[in-house]
Amino acid sequence: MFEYVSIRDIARRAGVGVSTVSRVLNDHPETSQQTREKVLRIIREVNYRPNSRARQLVKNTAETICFILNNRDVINPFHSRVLMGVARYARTLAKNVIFMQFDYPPDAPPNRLILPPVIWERGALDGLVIAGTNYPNFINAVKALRIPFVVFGNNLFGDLQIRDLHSVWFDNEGGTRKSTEYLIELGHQNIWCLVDTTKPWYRRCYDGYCQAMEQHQLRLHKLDVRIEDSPFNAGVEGAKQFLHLQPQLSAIVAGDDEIALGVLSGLNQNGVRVPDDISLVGFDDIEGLKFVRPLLTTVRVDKEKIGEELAKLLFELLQNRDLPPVKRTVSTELLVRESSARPGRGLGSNGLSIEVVS
Amino acid sequence: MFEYVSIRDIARRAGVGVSTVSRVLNDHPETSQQTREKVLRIIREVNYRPNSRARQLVKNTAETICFILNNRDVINPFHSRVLMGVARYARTLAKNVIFMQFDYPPDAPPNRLILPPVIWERGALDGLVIAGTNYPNFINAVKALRIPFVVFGNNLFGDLQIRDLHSVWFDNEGGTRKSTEYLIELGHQNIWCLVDTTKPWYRRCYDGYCQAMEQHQLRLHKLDVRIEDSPFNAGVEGAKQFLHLQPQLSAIVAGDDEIALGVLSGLNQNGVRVPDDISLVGFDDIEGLKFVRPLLTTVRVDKEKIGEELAKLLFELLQNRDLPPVKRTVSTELLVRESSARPGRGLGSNGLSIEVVS
DNA sequence: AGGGTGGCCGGAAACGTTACCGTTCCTACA
DNA sequence: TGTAGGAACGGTAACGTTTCCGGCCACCCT
Repeated sequence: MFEYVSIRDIARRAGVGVSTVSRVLNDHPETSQQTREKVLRIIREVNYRPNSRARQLVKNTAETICFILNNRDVINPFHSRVLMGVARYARTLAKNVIFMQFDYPPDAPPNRLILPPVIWERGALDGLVIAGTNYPNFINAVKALRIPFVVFGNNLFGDLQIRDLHSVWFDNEGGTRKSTEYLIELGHQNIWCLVDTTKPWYRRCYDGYCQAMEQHQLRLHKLDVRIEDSPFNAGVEGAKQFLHLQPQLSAIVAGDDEIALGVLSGLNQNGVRVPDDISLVGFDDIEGLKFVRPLLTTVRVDKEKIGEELAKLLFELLQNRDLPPVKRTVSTELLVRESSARPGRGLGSNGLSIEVVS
Repeated sequence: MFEYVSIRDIARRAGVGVSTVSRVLNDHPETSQQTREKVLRIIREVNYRPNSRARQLVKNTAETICFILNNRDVINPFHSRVLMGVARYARTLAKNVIFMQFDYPPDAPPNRLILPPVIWERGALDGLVIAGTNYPNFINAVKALRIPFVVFGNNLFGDLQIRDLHSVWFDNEGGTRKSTEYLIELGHQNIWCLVDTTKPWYRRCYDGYCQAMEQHQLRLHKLDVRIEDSPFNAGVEGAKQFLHLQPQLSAIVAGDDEIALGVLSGLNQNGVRVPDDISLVGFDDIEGLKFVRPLLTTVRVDKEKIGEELAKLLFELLQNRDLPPVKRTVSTELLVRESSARPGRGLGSNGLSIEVVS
């Protein structure tokens, strides 16, 4: 068996008291250089490793936060990058990050929600980063436990009082405004927005689109679809509808990259070329973009930065529990690539016979 | 301030001893129904939440494992799925998973490697899942700490004694053998393998390819490139070389999907059509495949299953520290999609003027 | 009626640390 | 020379549990 060596063993072997060893370990100044070196030597000799559990118990801290990814069955590239940002920032502070995936029904009352033990019990956690898709009941349940937490705001449903939360967002609205404005500057006028306005995040995209369009006194065009599991397929379907109904449109603003890639695929299948015939912009700058041509013009979201900001805000909150609620927004950046150009021939204006393939 | 209620408070309020409360909490049978109910009532009333740190201290267990992702600056979709599998399995056992990203130099001696505190200290962890790209020094350093661990084998460098490790692999070799055999059955003869044999995992792909080819007495063709950061670009470059040098080849086996997509892109740029002119197969079945046409024929690796097996093996090891080292392999599955077909015209046999575009 | 048995329960040690408090001893200054 | 003060350090309580051990009581058997 592996002999367990504790601080008491060190003290005995060094001929000092346990408190002296503790002082050496924690770099307290009240130790003489001599005993300090003696203790350190013994520690190295016997390969002593302090027990963090015991320290945490007496110091009443876990040195650990939890990144909880709610209601996502696959960790998509977006959230895995956010996690990465959280983990990286936490590591600079020598804190640990517990990763946990969790599903809950949106309609269960907060007091009936069975939270994971690591959250519900005391002491395992100092704080919580709430990511994934979320509803008020979970947030309120966590709030009731009085665990410091921050939430990733963009995928939040329901009417929470954001002003009562510590949250980090990326600028969905501003980003889409920028990309729409860019299309307008290119000379496009008949610009359509493909979104699902039942989802708050797409809704914010649409708002950004509207702002840009209205500022230039252009007519709003919205194709509002229901996106359940596959944004890509929704994009393909959307493309078909555009082909049927809107032969005169010249640019499309998609709610996110995956929708945009679906649109691209749907257009290609029907012989419409991007950006020659139609311009297309997405949102997010997901990893998979690099595999498809033309390279999609999109709005970059710095996912690791979001994670970093989430972690930073949480640790600030842990330092000062009375930190007033704050909503922080990570800005976005327009990435002009190959899927956008000056207005082309548009749909159907080139004698193209439009047929929808299944 | 939030009043902290401990097991002693419960005992006092219920008029029983602390050990009785503990027994109730841990479902020990030696309690009468009556006191049991009384204690539970009080617990609910005062909203008592047990302190897991204290329990862990006395029970000498952390109920926590760590998933450490080494030497990867972005958590790629592959590993994030593996993490997902680990987390999911751990949750069924009510264990926590600490996620950590870590970089280390491959050439530092094990005893000089500075491990993250959570690993180096005692008590924070019960065991370790080692993922990412790894070298012997790290494995040996962990071994020296006598922490139970399992390693994800495929991205392992160096000459470790695998027979001394608990490891989980996916079947690189068998998968590529299957995909190559499939191409042979389609009627292909001039099949090239695009890999980087300095990487063990690609090397295993190549071995699988060789097995299939040799079994059918076909000549081996290898394009061996150095892949540093972008497999996709390596694929694009590879495609160019094929165009220059090998006009007669009719099918390509790529070391992984990202290389394959690069090849696809490179071929497309030069007017070569897949699968009409050339058949192409990849490996991994990465997420991004769904965005490109033709849909890539590939070998599916169940990444969550790998995570699940890693976690399962680790918990078996925690149950029984004397579990003899075992290497477990997760099988793979050929996914026939659109990028493969009966031999076509091949490169250059159709009067196509081959020019390499930059 | 006396002793054995088993159910139920309370007290206290233990887990490995940190932090507080008190003691010793040495130095510096009046 | 006496004393104040500070440096260095040891003992011990505390953190909140679990577990062991022993005690009490009711019941049953002989």
